[in-house]
Amino acid sequence: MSTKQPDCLQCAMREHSIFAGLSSEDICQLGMDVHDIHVTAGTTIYHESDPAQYAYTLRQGGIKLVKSLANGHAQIVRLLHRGDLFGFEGLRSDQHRHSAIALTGTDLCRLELRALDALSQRLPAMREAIFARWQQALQEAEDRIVELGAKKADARLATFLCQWCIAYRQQRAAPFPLTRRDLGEFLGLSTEHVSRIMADFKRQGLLHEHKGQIEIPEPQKLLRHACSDDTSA
Amino acid sequence: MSTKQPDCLQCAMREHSIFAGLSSEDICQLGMDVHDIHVTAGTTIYHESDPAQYAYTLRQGGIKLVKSLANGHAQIVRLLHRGDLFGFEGLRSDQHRHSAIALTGTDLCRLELRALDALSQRLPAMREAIFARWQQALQEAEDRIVELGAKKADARLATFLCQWCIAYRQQRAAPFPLTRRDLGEFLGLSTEHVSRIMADFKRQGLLHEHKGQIEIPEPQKLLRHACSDDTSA
DNA sequence: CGTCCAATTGAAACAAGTCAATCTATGTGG
DNA sequence: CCACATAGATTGACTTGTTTCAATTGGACG
Repeated sequence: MSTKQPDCLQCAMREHSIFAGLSSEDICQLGMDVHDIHVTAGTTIYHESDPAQYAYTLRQGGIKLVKSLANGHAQIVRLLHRGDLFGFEGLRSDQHRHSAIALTGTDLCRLELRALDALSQRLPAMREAIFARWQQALQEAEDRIVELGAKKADARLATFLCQWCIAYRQQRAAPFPLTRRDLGEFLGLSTEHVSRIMADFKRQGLLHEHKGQIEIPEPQKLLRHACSDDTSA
Repeated sequence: MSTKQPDCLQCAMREHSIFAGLSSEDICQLGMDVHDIHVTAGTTIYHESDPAQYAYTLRQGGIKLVKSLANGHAQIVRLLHRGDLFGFEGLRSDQHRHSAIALTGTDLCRLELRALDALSQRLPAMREAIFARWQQALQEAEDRIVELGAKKADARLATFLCQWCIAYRQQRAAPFPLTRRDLGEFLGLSTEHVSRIMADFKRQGLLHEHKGQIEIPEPQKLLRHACSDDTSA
């Protein structure tokens, strides 16, 4: 893990972060220790039930938030993309509620929770920004509940892959650092089952995969294939 | 649906609500139209994708928040207990994100979202209270993701029943207005499967049920029974 | 007493998980 | 450059978990 002092004013992320809308003076007077951090794939940034000291903004790379069960199963609670804020459950609780693990080499911006809390009291724009992310996380979590509770494996996988690609829609092929096991832990499936369904999709030309990238030629087709509960009477 | 003007100062819920910590003067100057509402079992309080106008505090009774899928399945996203605030996703979005349906006869306190938003700007205590509920909802949602993604039917049901009873721990037997179908829609299972597992639990004396009440003599035993993935080598 | 709806049960079909073997690609050290 | 070790992906055969469909039971209520 490497660390350095950043120049927040020049940050490319700035207008997509919780600091969006703050003036340059505000930024200069943050009075918070901010660190740029780089970690390699597989690094655990913090552990479930670690005392929470920092929140992070993901500047580049991929992160999974994981909860582990007594029975040996792990569940990925959330997957993070460029620009996402995480670890902020520490604003309300003393401990982190999941482990954060890098899927790829990753650039992070580390923020002190205590300072973040104080700032959000002082700067309404920041408070709103944090609130908005909290709310977005809830919405996504509720959508996941529906996916996990009401859909079958192939439909879950299809909608997930389509959403993933939408998040990278500017590119023809989306970077895809997830292993079959990651997919399984995210979707509540065994790695073998994920592998079989992926292989099916590929055989049917609904999906292509090379060297850590995927491409879905016709998302609608993939969704139709997997989600139709064929009540086509 | 019946409605009346309440006396908020006398409200038994007050110190458990988002108005906790406000002075009597604050309460008198809320400047918000508050209505006490009573609805009967089965009433839909609002529909998914209805324009959001109100949030509600549940004073008495039970509510389910439901999302419906194209394939005909419904998923209960959250179950609400006495004191819970709901409908507040309308603070951030124009529409409700789920339908709210009464499980029993229910007393509600209806709050105007616009006014609530304005008040939370003015009164830090209230802002914090709303924030806290949002955060609690996220935590619960993430726990549900783990349940749905990583556990089998009997374990899901067992942990749910135990948590339900803990919420009513003062009483020997907890009120239980959920049908087998409700349980299925909450846990992502068919009603028949729920019925079978419940019957099993009852046959083994892990669970008793009479007239809309349930009792779990030894919660640990029930959990042990259902959650042990018997890696007991 | 008959009606209605929820709960239960059984049998069969289907979905998903497990275990074990093989097949890759990739990287390592000789 | 090759032989080998490693980790992920794939596949097959089998087992277990869950749903579906259909029939039956049971209770609440007019």
